[in-house]
Amino acid sequence: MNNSDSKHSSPPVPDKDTSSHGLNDFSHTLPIRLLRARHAAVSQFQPIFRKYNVTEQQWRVLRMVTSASTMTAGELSQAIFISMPSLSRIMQTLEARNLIRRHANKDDLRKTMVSSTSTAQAMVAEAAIWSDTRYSDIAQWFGKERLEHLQQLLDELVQTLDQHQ
Amino acid sequence: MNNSDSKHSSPPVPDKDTSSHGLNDFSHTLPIRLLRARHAAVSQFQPIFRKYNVTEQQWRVLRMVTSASTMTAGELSQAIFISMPSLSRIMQTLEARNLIRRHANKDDLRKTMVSSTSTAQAMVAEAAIWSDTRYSDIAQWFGKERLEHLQQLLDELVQTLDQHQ
DNA sequence: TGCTAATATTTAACATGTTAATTAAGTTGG
DNA sequence: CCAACTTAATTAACATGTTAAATATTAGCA
Repeated sequence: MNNSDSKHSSPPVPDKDTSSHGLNDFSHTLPIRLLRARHAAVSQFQPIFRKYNVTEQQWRVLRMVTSASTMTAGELSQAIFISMPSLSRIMQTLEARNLIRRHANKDDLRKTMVSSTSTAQAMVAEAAIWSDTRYSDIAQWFGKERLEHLQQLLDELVQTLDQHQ
Repeated sequence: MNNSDSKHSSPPVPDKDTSSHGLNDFSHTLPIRLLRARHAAVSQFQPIFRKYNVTEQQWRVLRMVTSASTMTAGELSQAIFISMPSLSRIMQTLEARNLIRRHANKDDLRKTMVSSTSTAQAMVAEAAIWSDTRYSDIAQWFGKERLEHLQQLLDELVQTLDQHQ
């Protein structure tokens, strides 16, 4: 199996992409483009994650919970687009680090209310300045109009794809 | 710290987002939007993954390797945006399932050449029809022009962010 | 009331993402 | 020729993504 094919050695074969609508170049599909873009965007805020020794996902939790003061785990999950199983684990580590608190909802014991501690609030408040500046930078580099347009297109794409699901 | 604020109890506090440039609503940040969009896009191709019992990432590998006939692991990693450590593990499982082959590059023994087996080629060929149709569907639903514009904006965003890194 | 179905969250198992360390092979300059 | 540096790939350790199953609680209804 190792040498059976080694004879017809046509030169390294450049690329046999044959798609007709120009959307399908592999390495340039829509999902990969979105992945690259997200990676580039997130990496802009890497200094915050390093500074506070949190992951991007942990930071999403902290920001959201701090900005909403208190919410159920389910609401949090939907808001920051982290699945309940992942969120469950993340909350464990954040609670162990005293950055969030969890307690049952008295009206419905199935629900868990999540809130941020003062430590987390201080972290988020401090980072918010830096983060806002970064967002402004991005808007300036890329063009505020263009950035808003891009975000609108993204929302509309989600809407379109969800409809046809 | 738990009850010090509980007195000015404005009703459940809707949202205290105070950003000025409208980009920063939490749960609607650029990274989360990109994440949602990617999720929606990828889920359109879920039937393929289920049919062949592969993950999205494994499918990226198979499509890319099949379309390029052979390439180094490093090239593959860059093309489909999967880190070398992840790719290394993915290739192990795909090789165990006889969907890819790996062998050392004679000119540089550090490099690993990756190629797809005829089994994988058959899978990809069969799925390509379905996949192309899906892409066409998306282009039609969303608008071909608009979709191409979106993809261009994504590429430009990456370029802009990389420059200012 | 009591049984069944639906909800909210957690746990389990496995695949991938991420950073750092390791291994092996090539490159360079003395 | 060889020690020091660089590159390509893998391994290790831990966090997250994903699907399915388990748990606990509530809602619906005969």
